[in-house]
Amino acid sequence: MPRSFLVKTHSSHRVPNYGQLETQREANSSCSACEELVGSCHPPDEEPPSTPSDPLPPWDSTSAVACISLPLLPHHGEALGASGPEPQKTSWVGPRAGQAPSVPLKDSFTLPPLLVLPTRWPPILGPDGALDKRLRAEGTPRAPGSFECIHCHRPYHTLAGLARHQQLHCPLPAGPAFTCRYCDKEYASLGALKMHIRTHTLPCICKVCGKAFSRPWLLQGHIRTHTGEKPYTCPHCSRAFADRSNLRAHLQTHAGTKKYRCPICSKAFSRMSLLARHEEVGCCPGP
DNA sequence: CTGGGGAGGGGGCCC
DNA sequence: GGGGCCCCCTCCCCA
Repeated sequence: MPRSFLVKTHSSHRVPNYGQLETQREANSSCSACEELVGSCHPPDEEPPSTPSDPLPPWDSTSAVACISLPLLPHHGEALGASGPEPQKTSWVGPRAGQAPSVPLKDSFTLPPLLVLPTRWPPILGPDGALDKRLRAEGTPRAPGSFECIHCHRPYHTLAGLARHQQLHCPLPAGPAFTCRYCDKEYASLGALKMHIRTHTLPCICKVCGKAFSRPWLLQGHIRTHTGEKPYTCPHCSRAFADRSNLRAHLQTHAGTKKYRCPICSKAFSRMSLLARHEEVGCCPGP
């Protein structure tokens, strides 16, 4: 399932304004966990309370920090728009502004969103033939058969894992939506919202250049740009990369196959972004 | 205009 | 519930 389909939004998400967030970070205190890195990481003190039932969150609009809203919907599934009104609240996350629509071309769409798999799953190969760890991680049990999805019969090792999975079938069956005050995105769980809020508060700060990041591991990756560390090496040409995703993209250059093809001129591209740019420059002029 | 690297965003899963 | 790690994806830049 495309990650974009896991969250609703009222508008295209934009990159947070680092400048506007600077003042918030200054008010935060340091986090010892991230202090061990080059930068500092502050737990977002504006995060919501641990329980939605807390009457007064420790933040408010006057402190210019995030907040959640709890719509009083007895059956929130209606608010999801699966069968109910509020179509303006159910628009899927689309391409960013200025970006050619490319949803049907995304890698994610080449994968069946919800596979019905046997209890003992065979290796799942992605479009490039590599083991698709995303699908495996989503449902592969260590002790198959302990818990099974009533919808697709996927086995799950833990009840928690099954519960999370079943939200894909019945999102927000009776619970409230958690809405980010910054961008109005809605999330099914408080934890997901907390994670999202970090993308606004950017609590992890590089001590070298002052740049802020939402998560410590993003900061770690950034620190490699200062240290020059490149732990990921291409097995074909021994070229090293600081980021695993970039190595993966590089491996496509060795694959010799171009997965993305222009529907008009049939020209193939190794990356979706190249195809999108190809469309933007006029091969496939839109209406 | 294309190919590719660098850097980063963001959500999911496991522990 | 949080941290770590995974993944896909995007933008920017340069050759």
